[in-house]
Amino acid sequence: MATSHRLDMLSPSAQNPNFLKALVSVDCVIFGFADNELKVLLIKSDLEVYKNRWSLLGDLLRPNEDLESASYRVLKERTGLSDVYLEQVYTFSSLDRHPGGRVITTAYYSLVNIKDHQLKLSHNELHWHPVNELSNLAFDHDKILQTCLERLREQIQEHPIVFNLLPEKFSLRELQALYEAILNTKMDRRNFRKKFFLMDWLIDLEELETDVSHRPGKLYRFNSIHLKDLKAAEIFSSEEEL
Amino acid sequence: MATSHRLDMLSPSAQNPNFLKALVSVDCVIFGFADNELKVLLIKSDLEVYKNRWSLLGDLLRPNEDLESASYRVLKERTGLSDVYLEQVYTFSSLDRHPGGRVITTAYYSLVNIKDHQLKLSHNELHWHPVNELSNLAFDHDKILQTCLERLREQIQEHPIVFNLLPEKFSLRELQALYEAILNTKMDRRNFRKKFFLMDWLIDLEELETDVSHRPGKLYRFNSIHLKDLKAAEIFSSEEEL
DNA sequence: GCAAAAGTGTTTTGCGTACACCCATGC
DNA sequence: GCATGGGTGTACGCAAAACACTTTTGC
Repeated sequence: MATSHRLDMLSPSAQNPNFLKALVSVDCVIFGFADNELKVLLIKSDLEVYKNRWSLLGDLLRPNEDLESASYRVLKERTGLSDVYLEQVYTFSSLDRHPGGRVITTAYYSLVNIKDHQLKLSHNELHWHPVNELSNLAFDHDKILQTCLERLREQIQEHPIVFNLLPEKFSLRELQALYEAILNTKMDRRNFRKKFFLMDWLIDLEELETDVSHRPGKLYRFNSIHLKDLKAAEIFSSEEEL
Repeated sequence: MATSHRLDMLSPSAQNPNFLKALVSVDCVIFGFADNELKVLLIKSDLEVYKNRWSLLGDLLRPNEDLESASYRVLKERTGLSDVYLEQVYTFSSLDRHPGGRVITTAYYSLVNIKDHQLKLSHNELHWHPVNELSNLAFDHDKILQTCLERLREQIQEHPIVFNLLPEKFSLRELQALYEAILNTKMDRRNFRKKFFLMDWLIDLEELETDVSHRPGKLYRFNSIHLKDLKAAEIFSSEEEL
């Protein structure tokens, strides 16, 4: 029948020019937190049309990997980190989104602790850019960044993921500053503390900050009981399971 | 440099066998509501390995269209409807997800009013399958369906989208039954009514149901003031703008 | 002693939830 | 008249929000 399910006819028709064989890429919106600002890791574009503009870190998908593996690979290559938080957000497929030809890209965001890989940055044309400043990125990367930022804002309201942006030990002030940076709001300190203790996301390390020029605050770490929630949620939406 | 941004080198290296040129498809999870059940539109798989199994409606992406256009095309071809609610959910890229070769697929869900296109169904191997019954779909379509169902459940909590599943005029009983079907829960009638009036999502048509064998309820329609919210949200996450 | 941030409780408000009775219609 | 669902209001509990003063440390 004329409108039959063409995927079922893949093998005989894979060479059919009606069907697109496209390059596929991943673009990683790598978030970090420093100087009380949410930052995103950018690289100088090599492409002539985008000369001197910044772009997200991405790469083309290879034959032997899926999108998630490709994202992990990009992250590993760029930040040296292998155990990062990664979440798929959206796939962008406009015909004209890449000046070099048809490339469909899937956007991931990831959360890293900037301090963990500061060394790798210097020899590259890499740069931590404040998310709240206008950036005029190459390609459609402004839009990708916005979409990922939106998703991040939604996710942190329900899920304990911001800890990936902080060092293992952190103060409540740092945690609150991080939320305020991501959501671009001010929050009440007492309510913030109350809420986090109530949610049981924090473990009191019974240590104090050092190197602050004021009264030092207590240090906490993330309560890894809640890792299982993350894992459960991940498994449910991940492509590897079920 | 060894780890330069390969997307920037697309033109010279597009033929590089390190980079995959993949078939790309869309799969549409088309939700409908009938007999107090949430249903999904399925088609008999033509593929030999999946003989007699049902699959989602999908198609390969064509050279001149983006993913959203492809989804609209599939919907138009299958249901005859051109003005449907459509939302991208997730892109699946496992190496072995399609027995005929490497196909990356982006899942969309859509919400349609079953009554609007009932005629088109009879001559096809199409079938409205209850979502809550085990289905053993072809490919990874069980997983795609689950992922879309989860996203739908999240979305209806915040956004007035379920109206796309109902006729223009509907009773509160139908609306509540729909929520109960999607969320697989029972709700309190008085609280349900209160909440919807408070949210201002409904317009009282000052008409009554007919053809019910009990006291007829009032009919309502969706308050299209809130369409702007939807449009605003869409524009913000859509690839066509910005 | 002064600047800067830590730490701490109470009150109010709005929202979700639980819950029961009479009413209108079809049969 | 009976079965079926329509329509309605109140009370409780919880969580979010508003709000100010004392304490500790570095300088």
